[in-house]
Amino acid sequence: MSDLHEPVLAWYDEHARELPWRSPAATAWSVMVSEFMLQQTPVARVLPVHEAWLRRWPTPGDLAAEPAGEAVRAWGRLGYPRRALRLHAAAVAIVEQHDGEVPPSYDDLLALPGVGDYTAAAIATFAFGRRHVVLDTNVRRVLARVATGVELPAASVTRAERTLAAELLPPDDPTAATWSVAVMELGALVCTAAGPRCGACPVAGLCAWRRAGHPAYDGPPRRVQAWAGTDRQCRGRLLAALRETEGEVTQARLDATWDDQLQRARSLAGLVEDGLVVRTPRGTYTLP
DNA sequence: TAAACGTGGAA
DNA sequence: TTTCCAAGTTT
Repeated sequence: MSDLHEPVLAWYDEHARELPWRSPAATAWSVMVSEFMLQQTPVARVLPVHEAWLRRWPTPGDLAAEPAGEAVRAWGRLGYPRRALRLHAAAVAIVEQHDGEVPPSYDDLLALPGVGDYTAAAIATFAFGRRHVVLDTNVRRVLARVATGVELPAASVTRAERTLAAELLPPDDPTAATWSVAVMELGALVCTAAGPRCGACPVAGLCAWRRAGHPAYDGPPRRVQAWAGTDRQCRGRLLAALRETEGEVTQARLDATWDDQLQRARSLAGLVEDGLVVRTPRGTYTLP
């Protein structure tokens, strides 16, 4: 399977996007911020927020010194605002436990709020050049197609997938790091979920899925997330009102964001429970 | 393990 | 217009 290395690495060398967090000058903190923002959010929407974030908070200490609410506000409309809260909490932990420096070890990274297996491996790999299996949705899809011959991977990472990815990882640290980002990029630009561009793929000739005639996905139905009318949409409306207001927001202002009183109250309580919103003694609401 | 958790652009 | 889905984590 190491037949894949040379063509994928060569393709990446020629086609990789220039992204701020891939710059040789990028700090580990810049990489970490990008990984948080890129969780379930497209690159195009992350770019401007990432730039503003790093300009305002060049180090973990700069962010940790401000209230968490400032992180939530600066997060803007990237979505999943609990990530902003967790990034702030991670910055605080880095100051308190790691002398203000993003730790290079996978285990230390994994212990930070909002950092799971993927993000820990990604930061250790892309910021510090360490050798880890980086399994994101792109890598999983590429390997499912090229090596396994199916259109899409299972709902969650399987043992077999992790073993395969580990076997494919080049032995030396720097090549392993480039390989991981290269496979991710291939999945993002060529071997996409909807319309794979096999004509532009450097390993089309080695692809098991292509060889099998591109059989359609044959697994259990992939559940689509409902949106309209959900608590998530309601929470989004409420938090948007908080973000766009400096200081306290009245109950009346929040009431205007959503018709269903019961759902509105439940969603607001959830935001308070999550720490994204604080209720003041006056009955108004603010960011934390 | 499955469900909850935002948002907006592309097909 | 509706559906899909984008560098996941947490509980």
